[in-house]
Amino acid sequence: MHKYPGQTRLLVAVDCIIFGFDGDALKLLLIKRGFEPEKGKWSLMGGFLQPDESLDNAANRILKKLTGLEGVFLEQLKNASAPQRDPVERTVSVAYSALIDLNKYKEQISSEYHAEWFLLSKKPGLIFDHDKMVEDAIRKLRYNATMHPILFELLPDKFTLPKLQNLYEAIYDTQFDKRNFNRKILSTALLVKQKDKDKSSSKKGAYYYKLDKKKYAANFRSFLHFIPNPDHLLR
Amino acid sequence: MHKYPGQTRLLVAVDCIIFGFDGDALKLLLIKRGFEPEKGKWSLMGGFLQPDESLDNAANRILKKLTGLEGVFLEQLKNASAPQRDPVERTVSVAYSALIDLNKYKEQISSEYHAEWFLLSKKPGLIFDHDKMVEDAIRKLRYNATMHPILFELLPDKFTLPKLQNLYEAIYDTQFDKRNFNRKILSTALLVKQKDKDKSSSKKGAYYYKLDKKKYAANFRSFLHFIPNPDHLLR
DNA sequence: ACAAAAGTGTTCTAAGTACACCCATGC
DNA sequence: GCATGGGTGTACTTAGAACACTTTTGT
Repeated sequence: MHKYPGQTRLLVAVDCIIFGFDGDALKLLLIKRGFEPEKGKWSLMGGFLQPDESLDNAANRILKKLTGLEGVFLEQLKNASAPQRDPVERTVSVAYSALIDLNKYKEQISSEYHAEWFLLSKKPGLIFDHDKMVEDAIRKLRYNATMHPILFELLPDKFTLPKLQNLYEAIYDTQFDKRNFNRKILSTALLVKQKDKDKSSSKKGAYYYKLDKKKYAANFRSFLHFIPNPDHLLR
Repeated sequence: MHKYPGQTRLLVAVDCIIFGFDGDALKLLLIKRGFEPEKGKWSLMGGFLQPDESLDNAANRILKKLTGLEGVFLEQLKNASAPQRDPVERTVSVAYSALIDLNKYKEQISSEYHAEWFLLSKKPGLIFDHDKMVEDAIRKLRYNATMHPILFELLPDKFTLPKLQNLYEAIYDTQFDKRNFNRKILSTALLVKQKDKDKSSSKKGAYYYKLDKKKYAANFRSFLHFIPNPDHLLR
């Protein structure tokens, strides 16, 4: 089995950073670590790479096992590889991030699994270097969302333009002009207006929209520039 | 040492994809693999992650050991992790890419080290999944270069606008209007015009420019859009 | 004198931004 | 009838794209 002589083998872990949106604020899914060290502290959902799987497979397996989720937007981020990052044993961790519509899975996740949603603004301190991994993931999410329509992953099938605007404002921690926002969004021709309205947050009600799934899949990589200078977000 | 019981340890490798530009065409640095299997075949510059180093450290160490290069633009790309990608033993490889001014290091590299430059268009087939890793790296390079002034890493200290345009045209395999190109480039205020000219490729001669190093470092993340729709490049 | 590459300016179009009022409804 | 959030249009500014002629100089 060990055919390259004189080399060190080590553990490869996958840690999943899962963002959820409930219509108002951005949240993060965390679990209480079930084994030593740091047992009982909050942690990202993680696991070790198995002999017969790729990293993508491992990320999907771990996400499913710990949350029941399948088929979500899952992106490989940078690796965490400082030699002492796991005090127990040398482990290189590969970060993945996922985006989900929180309402869709809220009960399922919190009842069947020992995971909890935290407001990003009220996130507890995490084990090892997980805090930094989350920071990086947020930065990457913001960056990606400037150029790609990924944020729709965080909304229900039917949503209103004000809700969508809330989401963008939550992610960028800023305010947009609704006229310009609506015009930009609709100019993508990615949304289909519905006949019915959501009256839960106003008397007048706001029209529901649905994603045009075909166009969404096809145009995923040609979106628009929501944020004038996306670059400051990466540093 | 093995304190997480029941888990598989494996090798973590770093492979470096090194791009060079000689003023005309984009090249790739390869070495002949020195050990079995696939000994004697062309390969990326790689090595295994050592116990006491991070991945970034390993990439820099390997690059220096195999080429003598230090302090170049080195970016972590995605991992290659298919279970059978290395037929000898399970290995996860982390790809890094670097950009260098080929003329600056040409002799050093090819004499002291057993590495060779290949025109990208005439690259031989590589071992394992290295061909795919190179493809991904090119795609990422093109994408990054649409928004960041990274391509200056590929040019000498003094260069002319036509040479810079050649570089962009080589990377995107396309043609630009020189009026628009010059205007765009100069509008960044990142270049400082020199008094002397390069007469090697015309009678009239083209003015040299130098990078304003301070502005380059500061403005690295606010560049311009050279390529109308950068997104098709990622897939 | 001419070939070969360098350099330069204007017009048009598209996208972003700023900005203010009317609409529909539940209370 | 009024308070609340939803919806819409216009003028301005900026950036990109298309496009052709003049300049320099070695031969």
